[in-house]
Amino acid sequence: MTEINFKEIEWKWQKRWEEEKVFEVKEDKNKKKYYVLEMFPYPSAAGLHIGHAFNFVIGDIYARFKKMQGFNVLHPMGFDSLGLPAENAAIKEKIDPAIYTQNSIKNFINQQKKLGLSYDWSRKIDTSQPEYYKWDQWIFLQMYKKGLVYKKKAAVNWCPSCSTIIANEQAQGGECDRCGSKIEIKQMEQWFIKITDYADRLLEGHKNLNWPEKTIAMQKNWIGKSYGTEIDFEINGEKWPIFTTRPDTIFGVTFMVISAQHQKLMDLVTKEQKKEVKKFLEKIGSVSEKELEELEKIGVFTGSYAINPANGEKVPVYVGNFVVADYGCGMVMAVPAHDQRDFEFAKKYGIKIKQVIEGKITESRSWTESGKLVNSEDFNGLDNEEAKEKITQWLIKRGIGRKVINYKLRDWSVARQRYWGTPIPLIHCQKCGVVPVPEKDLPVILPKNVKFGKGNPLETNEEWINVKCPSCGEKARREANTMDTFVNSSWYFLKYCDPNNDKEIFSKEKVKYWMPVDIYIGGAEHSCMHLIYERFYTMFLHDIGLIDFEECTPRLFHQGMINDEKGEKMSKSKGNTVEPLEIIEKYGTDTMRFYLISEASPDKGFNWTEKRIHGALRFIKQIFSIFEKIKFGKTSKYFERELNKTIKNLTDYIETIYDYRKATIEIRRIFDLLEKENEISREDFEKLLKVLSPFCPHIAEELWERLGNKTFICCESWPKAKKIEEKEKEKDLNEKVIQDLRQILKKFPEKNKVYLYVLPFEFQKINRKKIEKEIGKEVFVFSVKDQNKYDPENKSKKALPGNPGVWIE
RNA sequence: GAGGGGAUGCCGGAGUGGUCAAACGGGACAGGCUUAGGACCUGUUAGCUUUUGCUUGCGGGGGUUCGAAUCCUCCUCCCCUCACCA
Repeated sequence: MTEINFKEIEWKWQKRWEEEKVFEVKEDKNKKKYYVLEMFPYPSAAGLHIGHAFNFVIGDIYARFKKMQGFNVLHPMGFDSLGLPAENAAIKEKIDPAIYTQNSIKNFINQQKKLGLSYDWSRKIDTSQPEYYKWDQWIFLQMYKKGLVYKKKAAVNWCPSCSTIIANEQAQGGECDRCGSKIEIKQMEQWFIKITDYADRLLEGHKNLNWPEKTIAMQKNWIGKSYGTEIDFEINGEKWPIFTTRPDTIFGVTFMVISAQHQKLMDLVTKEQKKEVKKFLEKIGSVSEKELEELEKIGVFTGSYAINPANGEKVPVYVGNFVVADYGCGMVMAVPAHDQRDFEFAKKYGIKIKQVIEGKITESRSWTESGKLVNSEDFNGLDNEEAKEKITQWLIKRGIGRKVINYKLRDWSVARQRYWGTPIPLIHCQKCGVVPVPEKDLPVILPKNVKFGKGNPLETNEEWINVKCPSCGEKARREANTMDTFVNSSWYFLKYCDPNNDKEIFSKEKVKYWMPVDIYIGGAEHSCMHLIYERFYTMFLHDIGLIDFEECTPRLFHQGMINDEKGEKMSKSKGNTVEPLEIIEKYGTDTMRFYLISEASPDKGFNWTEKRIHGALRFIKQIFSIFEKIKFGKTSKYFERELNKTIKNLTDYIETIYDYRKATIEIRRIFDLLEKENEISREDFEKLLKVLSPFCPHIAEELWERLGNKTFICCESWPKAKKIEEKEKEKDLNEKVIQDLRQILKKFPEKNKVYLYVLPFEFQKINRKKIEKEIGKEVFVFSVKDQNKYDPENKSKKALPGNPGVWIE
């Protein structure tokens, strides 16, 4: 067999696709659109990793498939190029972040082209360009106008290493999402976006999403809606509301616990207890977050007492490490009898445990199940679920309680004290206060000359920071914070529809044609960040009348993780990464593409095993060898049927994405079968190449051309499967039975009666008369399900119900 | 603690009531082609028989069914996400 020069073939087709603008699309009212989108990457100097390749290839197969199905396919790509990593890398390497970013993007594009991805590069987006972030600023101003942007002093997550504030979503587990440093909690004036206003809609909207269940569950959990009661406790003559979901247990309150991070904690600490409390705060401040997790619940008495409004009882107020400061009211009513955390705390400090719900409390466990109320005055005997409502009503009537809904979701802290981000379009004027930059002055361009070091880089450029107030014309200063990069990625898919529009954010018409995104593909790690922000942005843009839908990405697919051979996560530091370019160099792009999806379902991911790539390579080579050997003529009946089946299956498999792997199997199967055939019609062979082309686009184009075609195979239409008639299936079945019986009867020519036991779903299809006629014996047909018709005299196990088969006598 | 997903042959991984000793790939073994091969081709890869056929078998126990890898139930183990959310 002649050597195949994959590199040459790939390069040739990649060049042609580009030159002839095969994947560039325009709005076309006569054609149905299809929008395939992969999450755009964060460009780094390291280039694409194998996870990117996996993500893009999954999308590319789908886009190519849809294109062949006749859709007008929008398949764009861009770069989420603002953000801390670029800034940090640039500082480290002492180059301008802009240059660093442009180099990275160039490198990315080069690699993406080598993957044979069918992007419309004319729509490329680069969020670090003023033409793009101008509209980030514009959206920000719209939010500002609507009162969704506000400033407040708040406890924020401060990353000392990145020297910036980061959002809750990015500070999970007390560690910086970017650099892994321990997060400090600081009190600072900060800009927030009121995403909490949209909490309910974000939850409601889940109904309309065809998303992985898990992702929806994660978002629900993140938004964390819970219904409860807020009850006023009196401490030192002051009202202190607390939130509880268990008002039914109010008579069992034996102490209160306030969070160690509570802003007003010191108001409760008495002179006598100050020393103790300080010691305690130091203690929990000195242990790292991780150790804290393993620590038991600890606390100290504040010296104050609270009055339980239900029964007037005086209970001690503790400060504890297990109460979250920014959830609910930062203080809880503790009911040790019916809450495990309170129980452990009470046991440790010898606090009274008062049972108010019937149930068994042991030495180590509280009773958290339901039951009837006891020790609860007028409410005794009530079922606790019922009591929740009754007690709440009773508290409401007395004016010391209200029904409330609580969310875990916090407002989005959007300001970053860093350079490489979108400048916030606000101006601080001594006279006028905060003044938004007029829309005509947008974009506020990120200045060049800044100094990195301590503090905010933007403040080091005097020329930039000092402006005239747009309102009064007096001296004013620009807001020196930049926006969180999640702002940039929250609406980029809309800009793809109209990327070069600088008059307006996008043409409504164009967006109407292309949106929403029909399939969005990306990693599951974005479930609680990007995928919440993005939905929020969409809802906002809907509310200001720019778009007429509330979800941009109604269908979502998460690709799985690719780990190393041992199943460990790939990382630079471990040195176990796989470089897509090296693999392409060694085995060719089509081999890699085929390998990527033939290992496992794309949602599951797999462990990268170099050995197995050989299997994919072998298959690619097999196609060439078949191509060289095959004679064109007439397709056999058998192969025709099989090909038909294959086309039908492939169409279904690709559609789901989850079944890509099955598609590769189906393709292998059909080529294996073809190898055994003597000849095939040219038309049928071309069908085979067509169904191969989304997976292995280069060799499909190459062979298509070698057949003498002048067109691109990727622009051809997807073969249609013929419907297989039910009657034909019946015919097949009967023929098979006759064939089998003939075989068996050869050995027993003297027998005259044939008892045929068949599967229930085959029973109707069996043509008894025809079989009798063909084999010349008396035939009795039974369904295996039907015991009554079974002849118990038959001792053959073969004829027993449950075992379809034949009995002959 | 809450939520999500798993356990299949030497390995990866399909299969969600009968056409299942279980697709497909990898590996291993045997044979062929070759000077040789990590290149290619053919076959084998639960056990007994080796042609039909039987037995065992899809994490473990129990159940439903004429029939279970597949349905129900209990148990064990593993992975992921969020976690002291009141």
